[in-house]
Order: sequence, then C-alpha cells, then structure tokens
Amino acid sequence: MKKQSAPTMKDVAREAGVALGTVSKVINGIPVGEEYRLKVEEAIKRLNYEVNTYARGLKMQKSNTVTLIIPDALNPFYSSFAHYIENSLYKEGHFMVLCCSDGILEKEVEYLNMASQNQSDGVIALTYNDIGKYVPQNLPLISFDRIYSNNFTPRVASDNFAGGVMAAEKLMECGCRHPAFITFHSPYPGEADKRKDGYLHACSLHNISPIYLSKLSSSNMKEDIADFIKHHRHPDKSLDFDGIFVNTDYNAYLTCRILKDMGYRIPDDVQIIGFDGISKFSISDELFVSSICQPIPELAQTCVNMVLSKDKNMLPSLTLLPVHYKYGGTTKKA
Amino acid sequence: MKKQSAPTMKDVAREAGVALGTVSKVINGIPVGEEYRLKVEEAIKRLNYEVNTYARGLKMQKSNTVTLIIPDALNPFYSSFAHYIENSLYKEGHFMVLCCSDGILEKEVEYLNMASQNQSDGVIALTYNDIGKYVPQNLPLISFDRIYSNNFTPRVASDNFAGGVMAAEKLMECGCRHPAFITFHSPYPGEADKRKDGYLHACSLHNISPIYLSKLSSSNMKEDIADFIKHHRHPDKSLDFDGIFVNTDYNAYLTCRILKDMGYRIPDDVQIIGFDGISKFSISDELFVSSICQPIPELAQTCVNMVLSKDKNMLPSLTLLPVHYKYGGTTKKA
DNA sequence: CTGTTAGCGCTTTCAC
DNA sequence: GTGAAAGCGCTAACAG
Repeated sequence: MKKQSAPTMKDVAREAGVALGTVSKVINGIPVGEEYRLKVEEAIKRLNYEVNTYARGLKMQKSNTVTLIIPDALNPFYSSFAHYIENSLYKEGHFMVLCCSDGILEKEVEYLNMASQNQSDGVIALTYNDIGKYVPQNLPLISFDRIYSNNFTPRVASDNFAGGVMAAEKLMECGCRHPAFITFHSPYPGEADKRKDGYLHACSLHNISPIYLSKLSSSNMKEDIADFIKHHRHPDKSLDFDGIFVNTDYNAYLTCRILKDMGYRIPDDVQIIGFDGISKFSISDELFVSSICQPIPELAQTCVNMVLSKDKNMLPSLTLLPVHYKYGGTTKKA
Repeated sequence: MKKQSAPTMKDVAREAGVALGTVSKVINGIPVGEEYRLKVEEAIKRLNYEVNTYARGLKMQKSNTVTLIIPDALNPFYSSFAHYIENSLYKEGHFMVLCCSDGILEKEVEYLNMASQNQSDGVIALTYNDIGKYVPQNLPLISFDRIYSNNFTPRVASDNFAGGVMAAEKLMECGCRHPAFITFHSPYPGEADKRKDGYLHACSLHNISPIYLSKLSSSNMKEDIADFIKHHRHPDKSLDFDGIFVNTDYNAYLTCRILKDMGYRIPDDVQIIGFDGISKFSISDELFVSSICQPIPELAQTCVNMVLSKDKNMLPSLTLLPVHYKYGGTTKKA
C-alpha cells in the first residue's frame, strides 16, 4: 500500500539523498551548497512536498494566522472590514480566522481563548463588549474603535470627531440653517461617540445648538425616530430642522424612509448625512445616503500592520484615520 | 523569572501530582479514577491550562478548522454565506479560515494548498474557476454551485431550476403577458445556469417564448441592459415586455435603475423579479427587488454537515435546496 | 557548510 | 486502573 499521508521533510531528505537539516535549511532560505539546494528543490517538486505548518507552529510558537472578531458578517460595514483585513493579511503571508460573536461576551471570550491556544499570531477585535479583562497574556490584540478597561490595547479608529465637524459644515454649506442630530449608540464607550462631539462643536462655532435624539441602540429605533420627528413637527407640517446628521448610514436610511413616508422630500425639505459610507450591494459605488465615509481599506491595513508589528511596546495607543464626505442623493448638490 | 509561555500538560501533571498520560486522559474524556480526575481538573483550573491545538493537530492530523474560499466578502451574498458557514461551524466546535480569492485561479489554488498543509479538516469553495485538477489529495472539498472537472466534488446549491419556474409563474400571476429574461453568467458551468432553463420551461408551458439577453458577466452590463431595452422599445415608448426575470438581485437592481431613468414605472409598466434575496444593509428585511430567495443559512448548514461528515464516500454528489419568492416592491401585489 | 540530535506539547500504545 | 515512553514533523543548536 502506498504511503497515504503527505510527504514529510524526511521523505524529501531521503529522495534528495541529503540530511534532514539540509532540507530544513533550504526551505527556510538558510545558505546551503548550490548543488545540495538544487537536489532538495527537485525532490520537493517531485514529491509535491509542503511544510506541515502544525509541526512548524508547534516548534516556532507561531501560526501565520490572525483572528478577527466581529459581531457578524451580515452588516456590510463589518463584512467589508473583514474583507480588507483578509486582503492585507494575505499580502503579509498570513491567514484570517474569522469569528462572528453576535455581540455576545461569552463568545468573544471563547474566541479569544481559542486564538490563544491556537497560537494565533494576534487578534483584531471589533466588539460590543468590554473584553479588557479577558485578554489572554501574550496575545497581541488590536481594537477597532472600542476602548477596553485594561487601558492597554492599542486602538485604531476613524477620526470621528473630524467626521462630525465635516457633517455639520457640509450641511450648512448645502444651505441648512437648522441642523439636527440623531444617534443610537452602544452602552460602551468608543471613538464613534465623538461623531456627536464634533458635530456639536462645529455647530456651536456657528452659534447653533441643534436639537437632537440620543439613545442606546435598540430594536425600536424606527419608532424612536418617528417620535422624534413628530415631536418637532408643527401643525402646518413644517419642521424644526432642515437637515439631520445621523450617526450611521443605516440609521440615516431609516430616517430617510420615515421622513419620506410622512410626505417630506429628501433632500428638498430635509437633507440627511449618515456615517460609514456603505454602498448598495457593497460593490456598486452608489451610497444609500450622503455620508461621511470611513476609510475601511486603510483602517484594515493599519490594524494588520499593528497586530503583526515586531515591537508591540512601541505601538501608538490610538491611531485615527481621516474620513471623507461623499454625495449619496440625500443632500443638495453644491 | 516566571515561566513566560502558557502552561503545558506537563505542568498540569506536576501540579496535580499525577502522570502526564493521566492528564491527557482526563482531557480527552477517557475514564480515569475519580480522585485522579478531580486532582487534574483542579490543577487545570488553577493553572488556567488550555491544550495546545498545534501539538494536538500535529499528533492527530486534524485541526478543527475549515477553510472557506469565496471571491470576496464585499458582495452581500458571499459575506452572508460566510456568516452562516461560520455560525454552523462554531456549533460543531470548528473554526473558519476565510479566504477571499478575488476570483483569481492562482489565489484559489494557493488557498487550497494552504488548507492542505495547515491540516484544514476540509474546504468549502465558492469559486469562479474550475479548481478541479488542483485539489490536494485527501482534502475534503465541498463546492457551492460550481461543478468541477474532477467530477468528484460534492455540490450544494439552491434549486435554481425550480426558482426559474417560480419566477415565471409569479410574473404571470401578477399579470405579465410578455415576460423577458436577462442573465449575465460566468464562463464556467454551474447550477445557477438552470435559472434560465426553469424560466424558459415554465414559459413554454404557457406557450410563450420570452425575449432575452444572455451574456457573460462583464464590466459593462449596464450598457448591455440599456441596449437590450432600447432594442425592444417602440417609437411610442411601449415595450416588447411587461416583466423581466433577471438572474441576480444586483443585475435586477441595475435593470430597475435603467428603466426608471428611461421614465418607466416599476412595477406599473414593468415588473421585475431578481434572484438571491439580498436585503438592504443585509440586516433589514427590505429587499432591493422582488426576488427568488436562496436559503443561505440552510445552504451553509448543509455544506458544513457535508464537509465534516465522517464517511465522505457516502455523500450525495448534488444537493439542491428549495428557494422561495419574496416581495420586494418591484412586482404588483396579488 | 553539512549532518546529527534534542526537543516543541500532545496522544497513545504498552507494560505494570 | 496508572505511568513511562515513543513518536507526530519540524527547527536550531552543535559537532564534525
């Protein structure tokens, strides 16, 4: 019976007529006599040999694998992020283990432990919860946006404050005089909260203090938005606002729908700017709403660079990348 | 200096005062004296011990890891599929290595080799290319939709033929008398081609032979669609068709846009049915177009069951899951 | 520069 | 029942 399993280094050594160590050297690019190298390379090709990464991982205590934890891969922001993380990792010769936590702390912790025991070279996490105290020792972790209670995990995020400012200025530039603001945020603090701060800051520079709705994310955001609008609607149907900055494209889209259902025209009666930059089908270049776009590919690349970086002690504790405005049909053209 | 790396089985054995093999047995659920078991379990807890999956993988030749190859994680169909694959895998105690191939054959082959050398327990592939002859031996592979030239890889797909039939019947039920058909397909044969067959079959039962556009996927599908429509438009603006089945939601959405831009009303002038069942933001339940929906969670579960199945020789070579129609605003309500 | 060898942490005989 | 010991395939230190 023929040998069932994949050829090993030993097989290559026998085939090439050299010692085991020599094969290892050839594979790892350590200088070796020309003729030896050729013999080994031929044998490798002949046997279709591939190094067993488990044996190597066991020896080297590393795996060429990085774990990405996101809430889910349905939300287009998360899945795009995963896509670009994979791309960047691939360029660096690493593979991505993708974990969808559903935002459940227990799952996040379980994935973290798995990453540790599986010798993941690191973890990039985009979580709802504070996993600060559950991070295994010696497991490099980079956080997207969320700040963890260990106060230690380097964070990468978009410049949300600047994005908020940008949203306010764009709305005014497009003729808004009464900007409003809607946000549904998570109970845990993150950079995303700064969208609001930037917006309010920019408004205050114009001596405006916008009306706003600020609540925790929930399942009845639609009703909350509708209530907010009704609360600011006069008997003659006029509104207290002529523009709204909404903290995510999805919420902005909901807001649009509700306003349209009430008979308002977008952007004529109310202009809307969202945040994220999600395009329809994720592959067209058509946004759901005018938006402050996060630079997802660059955010991903930055996370990858950091998680693979050699001297983890030299990593900046916070890295903020610039956002940009993109027209998406819910603002007036300049 | 304290021990840096994670505790090993040896540490547990020392801590518990038992032999190495005993610890292994406890961990693997092999019967062991009650008092020994307790001692070991305590020691494990005390040291916060976790098995090193690389050592185990090296020994066992398996990794609790399954590789998923998709073209990208931007397209919502692919990313949803990835999401549910991950979910199903997690339930079975496995992890998912996600690979985005960009539809490039070389990358697909490279990922396949990686999966083999990384001792992936199997691969689920949704690819553009025919990777049939590059599949490493002994690597369990399940194909989504695509048929490979090795004629050997079990396939899982939606019942596309039934979906085509369903689309035709739904259009007629909604009052269409002149159904048309638009498809942009890949150069490689897959179950998805049957959407057309089913549609034409159902039409022929009604003694109709629909006009249609059938081309290879490309970057200028928009123009192709526009040309097709113009070709079937009369001087009085009337059209040769009053309903179109388009082979994907994305293409259906493009078709909608083009028709609207030309001044036609959807669904009043033309009804449109797509295929896939993609919802806006992937998380709302609002479709882009009325659609024949693929049962993504079930497809994923089926792929996972098959790739992890014990007797690979008993796997059906083709498994077709039922689709269903869902209203999405581009058809008339019954 | 080459070949030999000792483990990496684990599972699994095989004696006891 | 338990414990000792032999590897899984690889790397790296060391001797030749």
